[in-house]
Amino acid sequence: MTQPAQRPPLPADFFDELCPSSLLPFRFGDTWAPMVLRCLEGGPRRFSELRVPLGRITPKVLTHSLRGLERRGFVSRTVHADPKRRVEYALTPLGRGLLEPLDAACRWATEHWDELIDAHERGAAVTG
Amino acid sequence: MTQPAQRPPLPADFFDELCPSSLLPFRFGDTWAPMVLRCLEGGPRRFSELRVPLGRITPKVLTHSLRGLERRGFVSRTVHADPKRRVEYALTPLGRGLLEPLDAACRWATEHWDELIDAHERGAAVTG
DNA sequence: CTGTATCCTGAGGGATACTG
DNA sequence: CAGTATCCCTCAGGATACAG
Repeated sequence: MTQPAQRPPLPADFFDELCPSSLLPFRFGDTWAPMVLRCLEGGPRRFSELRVPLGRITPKVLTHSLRGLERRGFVSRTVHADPKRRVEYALTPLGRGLLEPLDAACRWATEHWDELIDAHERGAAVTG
Repeated sequence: MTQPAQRPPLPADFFDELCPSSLLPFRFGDTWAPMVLRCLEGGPRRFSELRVPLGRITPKVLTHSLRGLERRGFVSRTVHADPKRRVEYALTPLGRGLLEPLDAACRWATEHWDELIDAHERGAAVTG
């Protein structure tokens, strides 16, 4: 149970295929929270495992995001008695439940992606 | 068609019965955007009509929120040839569509309200 | 490996006052 | 009526460096 995870690591381009949530008209928690939640969808992950798919995130910001998710009860933090100071983050049942409306919102955005982009570009043109 | 709206005005406590979205773990647009969208759900509204249910909002912030929603294509702004400089804001089809995932998210939050509050208070207690 | 500690910047948002 | 114009303040978030 306290063995290191044997799940495949998350690739550095994990989010290239997903809806770029930074462009969406809504946010779940802070900027990185939705992506962190998605990274944890497949099971617990370590701090350093999360940094890979998130690319540009700095440790301070990742810590901040994780603390926020922990404080709200969406993510649990477990320190294992391990020579390597292994810490694992996992979705709580509440956090897993949050993925449902998040997915619904992302699905909607994907379906209306062209309209969203069109409006955004026309709006930007008008605004300057 | 260009007659003043005869819909009942929105009450000042319009949001007292609704899920206080400022406490939710997600946001659609800026802080006030979800509430603005809900205010427009029943039909077009004027600038001053929107200020009532939104209570503490200042005109600058409301303008900012409306401009953002307009730029993204969720809300339309119509200036009527009227002695009173009447301006009406209305949901676009895209904006009305956005209400669907927003409602789904709010429904989820309502269903898990106790857990959300519990976690929030326990988290606040731990953090200090 | 898992974070803290500083420093910095911009944007969001509130208060107040003023305008066509 | 429908906004602007200013001022101000906080906080998210990035860069960099350092620590247990």
